[in-house]
Amino acid sequence: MSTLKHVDANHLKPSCSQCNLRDICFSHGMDDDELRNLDVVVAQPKPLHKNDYLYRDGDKTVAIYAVRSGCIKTMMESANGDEQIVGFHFPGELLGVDGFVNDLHTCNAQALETSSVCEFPLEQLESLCVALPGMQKQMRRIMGKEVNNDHKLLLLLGKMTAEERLASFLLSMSCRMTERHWKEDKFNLSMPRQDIANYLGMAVETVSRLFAAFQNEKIIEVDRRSITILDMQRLRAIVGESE
Amino acid sequence: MSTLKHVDANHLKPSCSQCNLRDICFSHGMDDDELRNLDVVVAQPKPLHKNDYLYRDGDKTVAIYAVRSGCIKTMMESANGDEQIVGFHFPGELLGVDGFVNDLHTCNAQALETSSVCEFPLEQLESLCVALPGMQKQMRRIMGKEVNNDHKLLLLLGKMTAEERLASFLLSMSCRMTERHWKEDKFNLSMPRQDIANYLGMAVETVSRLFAAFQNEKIIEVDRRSITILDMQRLRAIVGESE
DNA sequence: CGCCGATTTGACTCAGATCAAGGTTTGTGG
DNA sequence: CCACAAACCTTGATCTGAGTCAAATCGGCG
Repeated sequence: MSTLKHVDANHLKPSCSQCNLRDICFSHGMDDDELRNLDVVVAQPKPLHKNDYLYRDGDKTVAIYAVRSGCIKTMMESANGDEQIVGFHFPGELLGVDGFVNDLHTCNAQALETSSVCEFPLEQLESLCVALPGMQKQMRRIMGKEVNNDHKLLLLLGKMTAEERLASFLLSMSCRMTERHWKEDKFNLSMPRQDIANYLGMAVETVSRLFAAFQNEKIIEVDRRSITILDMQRLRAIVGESE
Repeated sequence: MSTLKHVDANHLKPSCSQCNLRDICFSHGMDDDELRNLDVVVAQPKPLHKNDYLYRDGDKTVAIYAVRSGCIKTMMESANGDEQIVGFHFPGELLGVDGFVNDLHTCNAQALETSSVCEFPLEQLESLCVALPGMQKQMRRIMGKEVNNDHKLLLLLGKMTAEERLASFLLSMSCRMTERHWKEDKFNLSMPRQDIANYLGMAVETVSRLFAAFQNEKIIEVDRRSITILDMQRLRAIVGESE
């Protein structure tokens, strides 16, 4: 009898093939054979409490992680001590790709709320890539996604006004809700205003004022962390995705 | 007798093992066996003239490219038409990693001056990754580097003042000159002010004024595209790398 | 209830954008 | 080789989006 049936409830052996996030997570697009192989390597560490770090700048890179529940932010630290949040990671999204240069992480990854992750050990992924033809492409896809996200954020920080940035952020949130089959027009923000501001390269006060302005304009409804999008078209128009 | 000796001068079969950039390029850290294998897959397309595109947003991704000579910029295009330069690529530096999600590029890559590149076809790299154990790590390293660069730029755009940005840019240039065993304190910029401004998220006028200011302060000497760094310490102090 | 951190709001300020104009360099065709 | 146009770069004057500072309010939670 396998020991798997006796493990602690907090450390249930996860299974990608059984996971309801399998279509948007690491396993996206993988066939049954590949899924079975992935099931073998995936592990699930202890859940993280709010503010716990999954890894820190300088830690040895041993795995890629997928968020299973909760939300994890990744941030860069500068020479003079201030931080730039470079990503918020929701269930099904991957992190850990920073730190592939010298096998040392270059970001801090911190839980915004109680969160759990799945762990894909690099060493075992490496073997899988040799054994399974599609696995390499999968790894490329994952890293490519990180690059594309970063590029979008660069465009946002380099070229958009504060109003455009917040609208873009809300649309991105809404889009990710849709992917997860949650309501696209009503969701809770897992991060404080301060983190939104940091991520979008602006001051908290500006975020607050813009939420108020969008609410006045009947574009959204804000109640603390709860957001209801009333006029998706107008949001799209603000970021220039109209016509 | 090999046909290699008879090819057109513009299409010389390149060799990583013979290349003077081998230590900082794709081949960085590879052993002799790996180098020999890389020599087989690397190709060299026609040189690019100034303003030629190596690839465009939407093109099929078929290869990773290494700059051999010249300089290539990559840029993101936004919905409403403006562009953000996300990287300048110098000899030995790689590009093409955008576009690994759906095998379609998401950036434009354009030559700033007459440039040549080496081409590493993805399909052949994939085979190499199965055959050679170290090759996978190499691919990871390359993509990781792109991610790290992007993160640094995010920090710059999100948190730095115009002065800090330009100082940071100059230090980065100097650092890359050193890697290439060129003078660390005297070099030519291959890009116009407009591109520097775009890359750093500011107006051309601000770049121009800051160059003038740095020159007044005897930190650098500027003569059109030629930069001489007079006081490296002060540049470091500006970006906060001193304390 | 009372404290503390998160958020909002208002008033003021400023870094850097924009606008405008002039100078310089490069490339082109005659 | 020169004339002219088109880029490119600089400098000055002005304006403004968003930051900073200050203070009030809200919401949880022990």
